[in-house]
Parts: sequence; structure tokens; C-alpha cells
Amino acid sequence: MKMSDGVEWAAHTCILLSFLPEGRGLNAPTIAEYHDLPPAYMAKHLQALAKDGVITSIRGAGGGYRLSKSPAETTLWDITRAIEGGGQIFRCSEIRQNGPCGAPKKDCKRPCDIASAFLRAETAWRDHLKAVSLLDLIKAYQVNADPKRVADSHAWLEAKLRK
Amino acid sequence: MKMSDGVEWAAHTCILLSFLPEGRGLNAPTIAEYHDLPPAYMAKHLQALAKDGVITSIRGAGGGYRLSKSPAETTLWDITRAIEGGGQIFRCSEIRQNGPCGAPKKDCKRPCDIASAFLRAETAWRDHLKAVSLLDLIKAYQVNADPKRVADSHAWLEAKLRK
DNA sequence: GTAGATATACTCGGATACGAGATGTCCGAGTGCGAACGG
DNA sequence: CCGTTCGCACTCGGACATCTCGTATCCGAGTATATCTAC
Repeated sequence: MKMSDGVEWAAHTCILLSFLPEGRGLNAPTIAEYHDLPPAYMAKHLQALAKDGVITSIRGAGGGYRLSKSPAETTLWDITRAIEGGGQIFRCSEIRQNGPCGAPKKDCKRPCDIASAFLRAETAWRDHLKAVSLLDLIKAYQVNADPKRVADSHAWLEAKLRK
Repeated sequence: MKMSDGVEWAAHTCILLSFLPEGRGLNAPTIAEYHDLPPAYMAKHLQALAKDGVITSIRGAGGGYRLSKSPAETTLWDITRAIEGGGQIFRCSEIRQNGPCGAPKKDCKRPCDIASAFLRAETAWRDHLKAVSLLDLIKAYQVNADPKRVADSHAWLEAKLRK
């Protein structure tokens, strides 16, 4: 039970994209270079984010990716769901219906108590992720990161955009 | 990101084992038969539960598995951890240290804000699982399951023990 | 000099290999039970 | 008839295949830009 590394990549990418000037995009190879990640695989995750509406793709020369909504409207859950899919972590296979003492299907309209417990836990997990907006992450980054490094990042980004 | 089916199997198994008379054990093939599951694979999961101290193995003729603690002392988290391992779902690979603007290692003693957020969510998830004891599950089973089916199960179990 | 058409280079997008971890199975190690034997 | 010994059948335990899903990559589809030409 491991979450894809792509989720971490996507979250950092969203923070990076928030630094872009209005209307500009950043292309996949550049994003990958910024984090020193495999460009092709990074591209795949960006596609997933675009498909779910977290970011918007701009095709053609000078194109790239940009955030599709304001940082306050995007949550960590949105990013996670885009990469991992919205399915359940725990999936009940209804083994209570199996075996010599299995329950008939008609008695299994409600999820069993075990599934319910996992569902509740999972809901709590998702709610925590929904409570964290991209804006929160950006603010925390501004506060916690070394100011020099923040300036370096902006300078690097500007140089890339000039090209 | 999918949880192993073994967790569901293990949880149902623990409920079944709670029906055993004091001191008796139930062997792996019988447990598998009760839920109509692959005996060998079921055995593997039972070993994992035994290794983590959730259940105790009794070797030799007439042996099997029994709960090692009272149902009130065993939680859904204990069962989950035994099967899935206690590792994190989200694992930070510290990509903030990568690339042209990467942070030096000495500035990364605290987890980054993204990792922190996931960690908090995961803690909430685990806390929910820790709050559900096996006793809770047993009680809920007694209330929600068809009484006839409960009786059937006990009868089936007793017949197996007689053999 | 300016407007339009065209070619081009750059971008994303989905189809395609590869590998690790989960799934599933088997045979050997260890132990209690029961039969057999002797007293 | 009872106690002891020995063999055996039954049990768990870890080592061994198989398969799905996550990882990684590449080439084709589509678009904005820049150039070139004609007016």
C-alpha cells in the first residue's frame, strides 16, 4: 500500500506553477528539470493533472502548463485524486457472502461493519487533504523556505521564460 | 494505491476466531474454507498476523490459530499493520533537495509542508482505525447479521472442532 | 511597409515496454497424539 | 491393566513461481510563431 511518487511531484509542481506570471505556461521538460526528475514520466503525471482539471495545457510553441484555478480553490485532495484516482484504498470484496455460512446477497445491501470502519477512516483522511489548499502550501513555503532559495527559484524561472 | 485484500480476510478471521472456546485453535485450511479463500494464501496472512502478535499459533496435531489478546485489546489498526506493515502511505522523497534550486540537506531537518500535510492526514486515518476494537466489530456483527446465520456459523465451527 | 499564406519548430497526448511488489503455491521443519509394547 | 516409548500424522513456517499495477519511455497529433512572398 504505497502512494505513487507522482503525487509528491505534482504537489511541488503546482507550487512552482503558482509563481508563473498571468497567462504564461511552463513546459514539461522545464518542470522536470527544476526538480531533476525523468521528463517523460513527469509529462505523464502532468497529463493526469490536466485531465482532472487541476492544471490547463497550452499546446504549440511557447505553450506549457498553468494552474487552471486560483490556488485557494485547489486542494491537496484534488492533486492526489488526479494522480491516484478517486477509488477507495480499502475495497470490500464481500467475503461475508462466501463459504458454507455465507450471507445471501439480499442481506448485504449495507456495507459490512469492517468496510464501514475503513470507510470512515478513509473519509477522515480525505477530509484532511481537502482542508489543505494549494494557497496554504504556498504560504507555508514562503515562510519556511530559505529566502535566498526562493529568490533563486524566481530568478531561474524568469530566465527560462525569457528564452 | 490499493490495500491488500488480506486485510479484509484477516479482520473477518479475527471475528471467527473470537467464537472459539478458550484454549482451542483453528487451523488455516478450515479458516480458508469458512470464507472460501485460497488456503495457501490465507495461511500466509495468518503467519503475518502471528508474527505481529495479533494471533498465536499452536503447532502439531490439533493445533491451529487463536487470538492472543482479548478482543477489546486488539484494534483494526493492529490487524492492518500486521498485513500491510507499519510504513507510511505517502513517502517523501525530498525532491526539494533536487535540481538547480535544490535546498541543501542541512536545511531539510524538518519534513516539508507537503509531507507534513500528508502525515497529518495519515495520522487521522490511523487514529480512526485504532479507535475500532475487535470487540466493537464482534458486537456489531452480533447486532447486524441475521441470527440464523450466526447460529449456523457456530454450529459449523463446533462440528469442525469435534472432528 | 504591410497583410496573408505557408512552412516549421515546438508543444501536448496517448500507445507502448519494463520492473517491482502483491498475489498465489509448494515443500520442509517442528510438535502433539495415539498406537504398540513391555512390565 | 497401566506406564513408557516410539512412530506418525498433522500443523505451521519460510522459500519459490506468477501476475497485476506502477514506473518509464517514445513517437505521432495539433498549434502558435516566424518567415517569406506578394501587393
